[in-house]
Amino acid sequence: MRRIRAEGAGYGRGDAGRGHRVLVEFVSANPTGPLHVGHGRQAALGDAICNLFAAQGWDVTREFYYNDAGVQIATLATSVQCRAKGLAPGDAGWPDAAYNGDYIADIAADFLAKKTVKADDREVTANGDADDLDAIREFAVAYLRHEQDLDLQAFAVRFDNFYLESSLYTSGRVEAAVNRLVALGKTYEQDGALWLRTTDYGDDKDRVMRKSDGSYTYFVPDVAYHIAKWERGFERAINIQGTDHHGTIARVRAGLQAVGLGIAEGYPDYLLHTMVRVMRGGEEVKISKRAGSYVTLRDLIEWTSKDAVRFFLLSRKPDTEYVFDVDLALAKNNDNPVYYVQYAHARICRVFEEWGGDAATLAGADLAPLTAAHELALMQRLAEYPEVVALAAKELAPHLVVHYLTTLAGDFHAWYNAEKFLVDDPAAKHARLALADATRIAIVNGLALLGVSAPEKM
RNA sequence: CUGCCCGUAGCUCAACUGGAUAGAGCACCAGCCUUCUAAGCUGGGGGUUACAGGUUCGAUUCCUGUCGGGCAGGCCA
Repeated sequence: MRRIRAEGAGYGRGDAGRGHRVLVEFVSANPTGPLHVGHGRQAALGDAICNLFAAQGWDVTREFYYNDAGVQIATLATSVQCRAKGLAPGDAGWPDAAYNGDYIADIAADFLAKKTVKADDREVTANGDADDLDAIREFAVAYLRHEQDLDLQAFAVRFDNFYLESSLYTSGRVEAAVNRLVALGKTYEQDGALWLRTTDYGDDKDRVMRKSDGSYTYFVPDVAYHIAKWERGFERAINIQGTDHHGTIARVRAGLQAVGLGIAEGYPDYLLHTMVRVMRGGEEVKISKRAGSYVTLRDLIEWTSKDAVRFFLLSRKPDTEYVFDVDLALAKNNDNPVYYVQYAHARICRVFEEWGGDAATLAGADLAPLTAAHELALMQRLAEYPEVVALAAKELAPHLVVHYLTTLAGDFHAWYNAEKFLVDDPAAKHARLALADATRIAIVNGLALLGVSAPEKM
């Protein structure tokens, strides 16, 4: 307890990662629409894992990678162009592959109004020319990047860097990777395409790198991107993605081994999470970007709160399917587990407010009076905190912190109910206040790892 | 058909990576506010850890098979 109260915000930190750099890539949504609930799970996971690694002493870089030049972006551009020319979904001439959401019409309106949009990594002013597809594409990408910035801001997630897929082409990194693989004899030509021998590295079939039309398949820039990560000095890379992308793992790793640059086997790490389904009014809300009907991350945060959404999404193991029940999250009652933990913190704050003293004066408090079963259990629980954090980082498992905090809060509530802290006996009072203060520190530190606030009043 | 992931109380999930009587919340039942916040606490019922084998002193955990669910299997991303 002396250690907890001496270390304060530093309690639970370790130095296992001191001197090591890790790059965590997450969200990485293409700028074709607002972030949805699945991105939310990824944002919550990614942010928590970055916090966990930072707490272990790692030098952490948070990166958002996005495709700003591919097929989906072309679809986005034509969708906005059609809206700008007055077409709507279902009209004659409206493309089958177009995005149908209302937000496309909003982008078109702003483009025609020659507005300026400023995103985290760019600023674009529209020229209003509905025939200028390149201008429309640039504007639409900036517009949606800005929307995603707002989504991330609402969720209190920040990134150190936005990495553009297009930069891998302009910098020559894609070409260099391909040339190197060819020179090393890791490829062959067949049916007018260039193939990589990924089966030499555990993949179940070889993969096309360069299509017969001369363009590259999507995993080629991905390989170039990960070579860049390695060369930028990140000895460890963690990618957070949906399980629907698990097929790419084998071929990216194969490509990284094939280039023969000494990249560690198993680089990068992947943390895969299942998709989130949304229930409302007892029915599943279908998520379809094409149809334009979907619950965005910002919707969810506005209906409930940043804290509730984060805590909910982090409470389960990433690989178990999660059903987000909007009605449950809206209920704002004790079904919502975040309140249980925050409430413990608020109770402690209230006790200190009532006491009126300065917690710092408790530094030399005699702890001998703490002999009750609840007190011993709570102290033991507090002592476990650093190893829980270390394990959660090692296993990429933020849910361990959620469960720990729930258990810790339970220990505290039980004690709170059994004993009164502000008793007449100064020795007992100071000992109990010291334990309450240590509990408060652990709760604040743990919630901070999850990106959840610790309100002093509820 | 093939590969990966998952299957634990009525429901939603844990279980410190192979250890002692498998734990919480919700729901249900019975109690606790003249006392620092009842968004809380105490007690109770509820389990063949999907099923069948195997390894082990010991299996929810590791192996094999079966059943059920999810995701993949494109010169899409």
